[in-house]
Amino acid sequence: MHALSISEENYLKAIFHLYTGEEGIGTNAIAHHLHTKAASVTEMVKKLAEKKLLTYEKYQGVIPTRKGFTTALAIIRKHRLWEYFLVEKLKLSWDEVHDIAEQLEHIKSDKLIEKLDRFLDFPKLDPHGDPIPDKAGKMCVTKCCCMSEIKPNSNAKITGVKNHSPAFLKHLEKMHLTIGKTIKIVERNDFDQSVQLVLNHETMHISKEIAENLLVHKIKR
Amino acid sequence: MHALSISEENYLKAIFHLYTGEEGIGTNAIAHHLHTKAASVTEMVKKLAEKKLLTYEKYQGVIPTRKGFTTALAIIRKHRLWEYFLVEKLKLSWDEVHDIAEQLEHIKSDKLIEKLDRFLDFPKLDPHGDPIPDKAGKMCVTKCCCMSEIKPNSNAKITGVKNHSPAFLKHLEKMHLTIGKTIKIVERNDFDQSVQLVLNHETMHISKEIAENLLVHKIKR
DNA sequence: AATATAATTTAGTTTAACCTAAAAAAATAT
DNA sequence: ATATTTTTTTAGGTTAAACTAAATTATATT
Ligand SMILES: [Mn+2]
Ligand SMILES: [Mn+2]
Ligand SMILES: [Mn+2]
Ligand SMILES: [Mn+2]
Repeated sequence: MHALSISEENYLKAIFHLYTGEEGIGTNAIAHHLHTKAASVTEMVKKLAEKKLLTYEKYQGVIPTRKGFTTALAIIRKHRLWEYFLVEKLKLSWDEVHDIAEQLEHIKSDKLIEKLDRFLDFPKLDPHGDPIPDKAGKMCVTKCCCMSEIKPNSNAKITGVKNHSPAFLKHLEKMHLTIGKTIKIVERNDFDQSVQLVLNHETMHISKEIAENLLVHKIKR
Repeated sequence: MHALSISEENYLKAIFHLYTGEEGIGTNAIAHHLHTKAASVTEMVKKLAEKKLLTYEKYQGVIPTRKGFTTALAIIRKHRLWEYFLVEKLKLSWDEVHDIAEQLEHIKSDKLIEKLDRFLDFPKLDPHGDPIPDKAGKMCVTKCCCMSEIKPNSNAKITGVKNHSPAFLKHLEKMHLTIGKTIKIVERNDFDQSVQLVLNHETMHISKEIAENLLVHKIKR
């Protein structure tokens, strides 16, 4: 019944993001994600297991319970709503909001989030194209495939990013490769996996690294 | 150079609020304000003295330095800007925003606060009539005397509250005794110190307790 | 001035969240 | 199947921020 600490919330979020649905998540994976050590994870994971937020058996890794899932989703909901607020209302850029949202996501007040959601008019996607869970934890699934997997000579719309680092986001901004933009993939260069595309009627080349971290949605025409 | 912890910030804020400009503030006073114990205060105060945020000499109490002052003002600025946001934008009521602002005031990002201030159009007063310090720590001084000190047969405007408890604020709301309202003090009852006044052309009586916690500004006519 | 009371500090614990180093178990390679 | 490497856990230690109880200093009362 006791409210979760910021650390507990961060562990839950990490576990949620790392869980693929298959086997349990190892303490090393969690430690790496949180920039902490495996020994610390073992301790915390025992505590979270007692609170029924996950199941844990020695050496078997960790699996979030339903309660753990919904708790993590509530935190992610807060994170993404705040990011949306920071970009759409306060006019911060999409590369500087994540760190602030990492703090804001731990503010405790159901009413606050309800009111914020309404104030923002119930947004469905955050500034990086990630879906915002609603009050019940439901979210739309729009994000699609990597741009590097798209066949040449097809059109696509940019829907999200895989890498959320400020450096990457700033770079995309400079190249005008932002969420919602429509592009045409012309061809992929076999030598370095770079991609030639057309954006705003102008031809450009982007590196393999960028193509692999851009999510797009194929469109007809 | 290291950023302050939430605890350190709360101690600084308490010290700022308790400091009258005369003698040093005792550890008991601080402990009472923060719902902690004097022994804990002694410890923390030594740490804050090392960081040059206050001066401390054994048994002599504590006095904030200039650095301590400006740091406290920056936190208060954040608190009040957030309260203004919560009431004016999110439409929370003035009795439910303080606890949320207690959390939000510790979010670290200069840019965030700058942008929030601009988004809110640089408000000068928070929902309780308290002045919001600007970026440089400057704030207007409008709050005036206690309503219980006003002479009968004079007009006044409600400018603030001394008691910030939700119970008191809710009660004021119900009585329509909110910031900005103009009233006429008719007379003070010697028996129980209650005050008779006219609000919106209607006569009403308010208890000594209310009068003592309402701040007003005398006006002509 | 001596004594009682109150305020403050010191000493020693507790808890959460981290750490390192060593031990144990599991996975992988020979 | 055995040996090596990797992963995970355990044991023991650190730090920040709280606590209680006891000792000390300051203030108030007689
Ligand atoms: Mn983010
Ligand atoms: Mn995001
Ligand atoms: Mn407040
Ligand atoms: Mn206020």
